[in-house]
Amino acid sequence: MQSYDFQGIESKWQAAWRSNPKLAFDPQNLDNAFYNLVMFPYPSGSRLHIGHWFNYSGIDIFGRFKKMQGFNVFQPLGYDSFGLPAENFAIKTNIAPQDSTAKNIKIMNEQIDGIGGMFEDKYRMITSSPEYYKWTQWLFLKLHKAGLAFQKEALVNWDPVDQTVIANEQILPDGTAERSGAMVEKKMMKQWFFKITDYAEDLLDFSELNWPAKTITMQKNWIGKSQGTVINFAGENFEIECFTTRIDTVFGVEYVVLAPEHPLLKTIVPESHMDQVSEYQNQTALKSEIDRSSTELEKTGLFTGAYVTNPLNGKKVPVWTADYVIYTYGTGAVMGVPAHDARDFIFANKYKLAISQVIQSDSDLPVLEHGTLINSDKYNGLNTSEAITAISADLKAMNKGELQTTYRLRDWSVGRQRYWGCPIPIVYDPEGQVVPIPEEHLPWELPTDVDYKPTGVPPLGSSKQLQANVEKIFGPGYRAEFDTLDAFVCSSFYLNRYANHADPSQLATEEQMQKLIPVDLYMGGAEHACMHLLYVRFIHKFLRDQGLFTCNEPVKRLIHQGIITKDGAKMSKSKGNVVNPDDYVNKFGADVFRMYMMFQGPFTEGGDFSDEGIIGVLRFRDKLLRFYENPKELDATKESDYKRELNSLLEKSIKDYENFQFNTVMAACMEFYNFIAKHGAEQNGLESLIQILAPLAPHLAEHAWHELLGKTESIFLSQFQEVDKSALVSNTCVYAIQVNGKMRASLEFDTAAEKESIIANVSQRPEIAKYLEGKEVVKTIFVPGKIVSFVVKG
RNA sequence: GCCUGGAUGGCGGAACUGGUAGACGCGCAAGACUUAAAAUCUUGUUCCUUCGGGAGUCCGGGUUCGAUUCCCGGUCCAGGUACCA
Repeated sequence: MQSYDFQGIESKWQAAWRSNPKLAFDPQNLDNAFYNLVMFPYPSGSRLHIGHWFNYSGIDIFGRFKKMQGFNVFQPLGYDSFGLPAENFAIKTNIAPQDSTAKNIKIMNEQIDGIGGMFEDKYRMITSSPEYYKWTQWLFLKLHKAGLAFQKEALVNWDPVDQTVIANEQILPDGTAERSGAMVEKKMMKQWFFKITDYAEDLLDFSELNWPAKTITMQKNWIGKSQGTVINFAGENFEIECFTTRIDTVFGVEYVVLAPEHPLLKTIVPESHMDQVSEYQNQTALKSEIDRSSTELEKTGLFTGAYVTNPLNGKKVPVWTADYVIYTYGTGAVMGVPAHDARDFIFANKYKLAISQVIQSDSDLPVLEHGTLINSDKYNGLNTSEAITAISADLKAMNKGELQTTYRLRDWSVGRQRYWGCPIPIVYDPEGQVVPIPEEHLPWELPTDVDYKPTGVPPLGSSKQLQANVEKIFGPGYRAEFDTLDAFVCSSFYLNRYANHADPSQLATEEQMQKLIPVDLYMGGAEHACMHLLYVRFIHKFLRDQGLFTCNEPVKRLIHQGIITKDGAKMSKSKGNVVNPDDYVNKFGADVFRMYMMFQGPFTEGGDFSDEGIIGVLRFRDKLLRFYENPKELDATKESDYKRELNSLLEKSIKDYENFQFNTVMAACMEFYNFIAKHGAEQNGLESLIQILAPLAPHLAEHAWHELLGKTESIFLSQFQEVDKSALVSNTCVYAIQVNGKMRASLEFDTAAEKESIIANVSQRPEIAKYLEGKEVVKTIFVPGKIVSFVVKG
């Protein structure tokens, strides 16, 4: 064999593909379109790592497979380029995020080209470009007009040294800020939100999704619908609204607990307790929500000095504050029922609070199960669900509460006190009132004369450009919104923009919205299950309600690629375990590396990276090339075996490609090769094998297709051979013979053989007869084509 | 903590709706070719064994003629946990 010049061959075909219009997406022919979308990357400063490579090879394999099934494949890849890392880099180096991002994109583009993917260069859009973020702002304005973009007070992570809001990611496990080292606090600030909770019910309808079941389960739990009751406990001149799913235990209430952030604490705490409560609030501000909800950590809490009255039995109970109550869930206040709630029980024991049982049971407290009410006046004898109905109805009649559905889902906080994000298209008039920026002024550009370093004011506050622009358009006394948008907003609608990204006049054409959406296949990491993938659905449903779409979901089929770890951990620069794919691509070529990555295991599971075994794929490539250069003729006596092997290769591979089981496609190709290497092949087998391999090893396949099989048109314009089902039928089958569930023999029979004759034959065989001798056969199980199983006694 | 997954030879993994566990590849061993090595090819390779068999898919139970697969309980690992995206 001549040595295979993979570098020359790969770059030759990459160029040929790029200049072949038949291989490109045809925007005029959307009826036959297959929208094959992969989640776009963040252009970080480090090069593509193995995980990216795995991901983009995977989408490309599927796209090429669809291309070979005759679809007009649309496979764009852009950049989600707003975000924290470029800003942190700017703070450190004073290099503008615009510049570092452009540089990173250039490098990543080159690396992506090296994969040999059929990504559409023409559609490589970038979310931080004004042409793109004009539409992010357009979306914001639409949401604002619909009343779904609003401001409210919310807790943020506050770095008291840098005088800035910081991301969760920037906080170290000990609660200090990564950059400044200060102890991070929680602080209330006015923030922009999108009202995703209005769509909670709609988002719980998963009926049109061909998504992994686990993703749907995660979203369902994330939204967390729960039916319960709100109940008002009255104090001297205030009311505390509590949410509970167990209003049947209301006669067991011994105290009421407010989350430490609860605004009522400001007003209800008597002077005598104020200092202690403030101190407790400060303590809590230092804890993370994960720590707070842990059942392992000891519960803490504090009596506030206030009392409220239970509206159902008139009992006066103390008001506490405790950090196991989360402000953002329910009403931020709970009723304490120590006898029937595990956390309340621990809490009451620790603080020596009373415990009264109101659900009948013989077991020890706390009794968490549903049951019959006791010590509950007129509700005694009712069961839990009857009592919930009756008590809720009575509360409603008293105007002290009612049945209510609560969701765990919170509104989407979209405001960021950062520079490197999409500017929020809002200004404030001289009275401080919100004024949306009219659409004709979009894109509302991000200024460049800013101080990236944290100074106590958001970076946009330092821009003279921005202020001048505001005054020019709106007049003196107006001020810009300094917050920018969460990068998740940019990625919540990008799928609609790719096809039309060069057209400034509309988000997408009518035809594109009708025919490209929903996306046929969307691929991305499972880590996006609850946030990005929920935001995309929310925004789609909103745009549908605005009349842009008729379909209910943005994405038909979803696939998660597995995570490629190194030494058991997710690759990250900070862990120093990033594997660079370039070394392998340079050494073995893109095809071998693609095949190797896919052969390693199921695509949807990923795994720990190791290069042990890449040699096997390299050997396979070379063996294959040698065989194609000098093919062996089919041994005539193996004709029917050959047909069976070939057709089972076709059938299995096409099914496995469809299910993203690329590892077994590779195995099937190797198996078929092993067969033909031994017994020879005909032209149809040589062509089919190279076609099946083409999505995995596109350059190699194209090379062999032209140079070794003499074809003149691209292999990606060819189609797979039809499966001949009749060739798959064998005239014998092997039965596993079991006695009492243990395998004792495997015997071959004619496919047409009758059950009775097989059983009779089997029981005569010496290797089976010795186990049946002197025993009574109680039962014989016969599974056609598979199993004969004897159950014996004695 | 909570939500969601995962665990199969020395290693990566395969196994249709409960039906012969270990396909395919790596590694390893032996052999062929070679002065030798590399490359290539052939054969073998879950473990134990008194060679009859026995054990075996994270651990402990259960359902079944039969469980990697279904059910209950646990261990460990991973992802997410709302301002990384």
